[in-house]
Amino acid sequence: MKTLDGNAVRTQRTRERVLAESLRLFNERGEANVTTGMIADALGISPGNLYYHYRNKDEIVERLFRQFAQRMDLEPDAAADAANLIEDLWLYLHLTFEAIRDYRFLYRNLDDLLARNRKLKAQFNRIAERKYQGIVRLCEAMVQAKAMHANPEEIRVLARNILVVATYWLNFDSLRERRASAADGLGRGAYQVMSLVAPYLAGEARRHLGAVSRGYIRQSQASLG
Amino acid sequence: MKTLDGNAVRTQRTRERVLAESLRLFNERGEANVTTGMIADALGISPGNLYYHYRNKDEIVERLFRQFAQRMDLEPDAAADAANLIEDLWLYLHLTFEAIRDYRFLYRNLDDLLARNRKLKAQFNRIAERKYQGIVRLCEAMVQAKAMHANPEEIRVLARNILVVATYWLNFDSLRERRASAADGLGRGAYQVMSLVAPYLAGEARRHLGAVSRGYIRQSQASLG
DNA sequence: GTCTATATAGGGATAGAC
DNA sequence: GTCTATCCCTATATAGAC
Repeated sequence: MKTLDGNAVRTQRTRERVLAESLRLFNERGEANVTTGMIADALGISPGNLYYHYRNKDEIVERLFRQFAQRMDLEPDAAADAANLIEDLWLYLHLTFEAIRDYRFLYRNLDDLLARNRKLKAQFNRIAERKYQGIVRLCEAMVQAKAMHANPEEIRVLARNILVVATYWLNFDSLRERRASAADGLGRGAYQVMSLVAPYLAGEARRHLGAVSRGYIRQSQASLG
Repeated sequence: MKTLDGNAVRTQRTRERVLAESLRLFNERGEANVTTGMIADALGISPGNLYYHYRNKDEIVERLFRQFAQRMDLEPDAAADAANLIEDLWLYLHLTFEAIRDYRFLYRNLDDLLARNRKLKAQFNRIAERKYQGIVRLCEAMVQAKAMHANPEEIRVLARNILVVATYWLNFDSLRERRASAADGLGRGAYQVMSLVAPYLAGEARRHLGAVSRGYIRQSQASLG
């Protein structure tokens, strides 16, 4: 859009900078602890200017939530053979984890956030439901490929547990203040989740999973009390 | 203490009533959304009176946290035989769940709460660590009793997952707004957690667990998407 | 688009009478 | 112990000039 004038271009950039900086601060200190003034300060703009671009703080949160929802909106492939299925699951969980980490402020006050805003709540539940279905489908495909042994009820319960651990792992991890860890909550989270699946895998698939996740986790320390 | 005069007795009762009512309101609407004024109103006392009994709002939170910590401070027995071990685990998890439910407001904003107060954070981590150790010990006892097949690393990972699911299940459950469920998040939570253990149990122990948890869950609907 | 100045409101907490 | 009245601070949001 080279035809836009200078002001319009600046507007565009300021709008985006506000969003990016808000995300950074929200993640760092928690949404409730970040004032509009702090956001403006961090950007070197005035509070009034911020309110020119966004009606209110909630609108900023909603925009960020939309970005997050798009990041989360991905379907797992369902490969046909066992080996690829495991890597599909691994990749799927990994991408999900990254999205959660990048917008982790949403997860710190989920209840309050969703209680304040019915639209967000509905949308969040839609995302969770899709994740749940995606995991169930992957598991069913694995059963079909003889890579997994599990009956339908076991799959449902397993998928629910995967969802819970994936949703809250980073929260849980950040509570425990160990110096070394902060960096790679992601890798250990994926490891935790995969270990939920492991016991249901057939011998060969199980070994394959072990190889994938051990390779992944090796970079970081695997110790945790 | 029948020798106390009327005022002192009233004081005692008001102090406790403030605590009980705060807990109720915090659980219902979230700590951040409950003002000292609302607490006073609900009790039919003045705001000033409330501050006679408690220096500030944080002191109320800290007292409630102490109560919670005491509820959580229980050790699992380690029975010698397989059947009793499973019931021990079940009972242990059940009591833990109840404590979490009764003080669930603590879990809604855990990060913020613990970030604001280093003492609480340290104490919370101590509780979590004890829970973790308790679970590990129970699992080791089960392995010894031939009721469980798991190596030490598997036990550690399993215990971590149990802790995560137990900690966050009620949060997770309350996000999804289904009419029927609200009542028995507890039963379904225990069911979810036990299903983490199930795949590691030997055939007979596994059937025993199935019986225990199915019997427990039967009262409520087991359906959940 | 951006600024400065300010209105507004709410909630935590205190002073002092009873 | 309890009340009323009020202070003070912070944060959201707006008004109006540039």
